[in-house]
Amino acid sequence: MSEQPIEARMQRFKDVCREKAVKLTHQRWEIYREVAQTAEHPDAERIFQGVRERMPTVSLDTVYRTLWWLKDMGLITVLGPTRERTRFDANLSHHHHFVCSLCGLTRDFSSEVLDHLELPDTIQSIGQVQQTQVEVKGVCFDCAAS
Amino acid sequence: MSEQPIEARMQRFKDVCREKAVKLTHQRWEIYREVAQTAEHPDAERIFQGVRERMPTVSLDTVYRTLWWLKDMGLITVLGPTRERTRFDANLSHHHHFVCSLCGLTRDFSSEVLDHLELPDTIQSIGQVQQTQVEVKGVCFDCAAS
DNA sequence: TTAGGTGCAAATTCTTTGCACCCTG
DNA sequence: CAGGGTGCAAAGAATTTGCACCTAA
Repeated sequence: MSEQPIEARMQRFKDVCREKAVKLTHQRWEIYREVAQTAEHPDAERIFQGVRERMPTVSLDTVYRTLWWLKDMGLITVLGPTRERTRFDANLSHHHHFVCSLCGLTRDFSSEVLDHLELPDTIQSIGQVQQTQVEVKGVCFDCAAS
Repeated sequence: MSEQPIEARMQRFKDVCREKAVKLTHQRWEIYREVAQTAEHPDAERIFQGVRERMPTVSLDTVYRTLWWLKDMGLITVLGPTRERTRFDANLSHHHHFVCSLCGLTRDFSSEVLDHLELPDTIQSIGQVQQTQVEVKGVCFDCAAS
């Protein structure tokens, strides 16, 4: 699946609502549209401001509730903090992370190869690279066992 | 630089304080020790609990202040949320991120090669891999220009 | 001695929740 | 019409800040 124009996304949204037999409210429609129309990974506040222009009565808590709902529906993904806190690490060597998607365990690992990945040329048009880090998502053995 | 035993880290801490002529307080010593002695990436609360056992009068806000100070000193690194909010993305395709270390801009990019990286065998001992994502840290052109 | 660090308590910021009313299917 | 969604206001959780006292160098 690749990047889609907004119309295709809106259509897919409609389809998913029908398929799963969930309510398609005005608010959900406008909130999804706000996320679907940008590549900027907006936060809840920015989405709220955007939706508000077309729907002045919308409330911030509905935006939050709807965003988590959209995530549960598999229509959007979430970046950055998700109920997790800032954490600290005294390991200063260049390393990568394995993150358990169930319990959140984060374990360091190192790899010469991953330290020097070749990046696609598209990167050249975004900015100057300083460092690359690989994040592996998976299930740790403790969680797999239980 | 590779992983170090705690004594080496404590020594380095002392050296850095002397070099930079900053005060080495009891609290800083114990808080750094708490981070240096584990590979678990503890959060502020957990560090606070640990330090508290040896120093019952320490306060949580000192823990926070000291952790940020340790980061400024280059003695620790920080994972997860750093004054940033949860963000949302309607792009469901497998993609990677370029993150500007100055302004926080996050841009998606895709790469067949990065989608299927070979991971080191050490991973086998941590858990079952689901997906890998590359995070490129750098400076975006807008920030580089100003 | 003194610049800067610390503890306390209160403030901020982001996000979530309880409840009565409203709307979609 | 019924069950779930919404707006409001208030609660919560994590982190930060102002201020008077204390301490390392």
